[in-house]
Amino acid sequence: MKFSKATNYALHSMVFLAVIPSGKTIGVKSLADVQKVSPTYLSKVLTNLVKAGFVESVTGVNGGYKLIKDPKEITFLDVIQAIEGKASFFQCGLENNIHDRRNCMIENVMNEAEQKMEEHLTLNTIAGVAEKVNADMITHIHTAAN
Amino acid sequence: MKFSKATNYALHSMVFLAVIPSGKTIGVKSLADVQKVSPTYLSKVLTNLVKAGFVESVTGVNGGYKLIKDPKEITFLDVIQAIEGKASFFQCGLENNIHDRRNCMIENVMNEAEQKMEEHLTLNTIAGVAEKVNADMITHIHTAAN
DNA sequence: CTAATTATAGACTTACAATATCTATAATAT
DNA sequence: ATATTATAGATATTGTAAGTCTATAATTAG
Ligand code: SF4
Ligand code: SF4
Repeated sequence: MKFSKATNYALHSMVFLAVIPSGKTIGVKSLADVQKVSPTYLSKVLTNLVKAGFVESVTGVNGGYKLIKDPKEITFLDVIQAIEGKASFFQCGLENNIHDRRNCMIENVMNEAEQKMEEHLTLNTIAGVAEKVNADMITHIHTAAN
Repeated sequence: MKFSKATNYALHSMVFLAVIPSGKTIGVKSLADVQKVSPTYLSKVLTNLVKAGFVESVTGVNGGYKLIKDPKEITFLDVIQAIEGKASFFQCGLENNIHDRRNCMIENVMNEAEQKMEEHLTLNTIAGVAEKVNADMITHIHTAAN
């Protein structure tokens, strides 16, 4: 089971946004270049992050995206759910009443497993990885001139 | 993120196989009926469980499938991986050398999260859920006459 | 031995969501 | 006024999951 490419792009974009000087913007072109993805597609991904309230977009010359929420407060799970939604691992698909569905053991095990995963993704923030990121990663991203 | 329907079918089939009297077989038709899925498709799913060494198939009249491994020894993760493979949550997709890839923090967090999930799926076995399954579930499945 | 039953395998189709592109529009700075 | 930037909607492409169809092989009952 894999997370989508969109989620991958979103996580990387958030890290890039977190490592640049606070307040500066990065254009989608720059973010797209470094991740080898088309700007229009990445733009759609980033729009989800805007809607989630993590970043803000600025149109016009020297515009782009910038963080508007403290990256210490943005967890991996937050970013993942902003892109993938909240559908859970497992859902009983049988509408017929084979049996009493209360306390389905299969569903319980799966949901608990999902919870373990989510716990860990909640303990790790964008700020947490941003501060450990290798310096040469930063040199590849360009903030707006301004 | 969701597990596939095939995984859902596989888990249910394993539970059904675990709750019937040991040694008896269940035909794919019966397993398919109760899960509202086509027999030919379910057959493909079950073949993966055969290849994984959990069940055995018996052709001919009164044939079908039966467990050949102690369900106490078959974990949820075993079944899931038999169907979905072992691709992990996250993989760095950038071949260019943006930066030093050793100790990628993003990948680390994701893999740790996956590990937490897998730990829990390893602690739970088919036997574990089979013994807690509601009795009326069993009445819906039919073993070979024999 | 024959016929019915059952699983297997391969080729094929269908359905659907992820990924991506294109274009028109709106907002902003210079 | 013009260049620059993001947004949104329509559309196209790709890839994988899901499902079907058919021929074949194995087994058992009679
Ligand atoms: S065992 Fe759980 S998932 Fe399966 S049909 Fe029952 S309630 Fe639904
Ligand atoms: S941050 Fe990690 S996943 Fe991203 S390009 Fe670097 S090594 Fe790959």
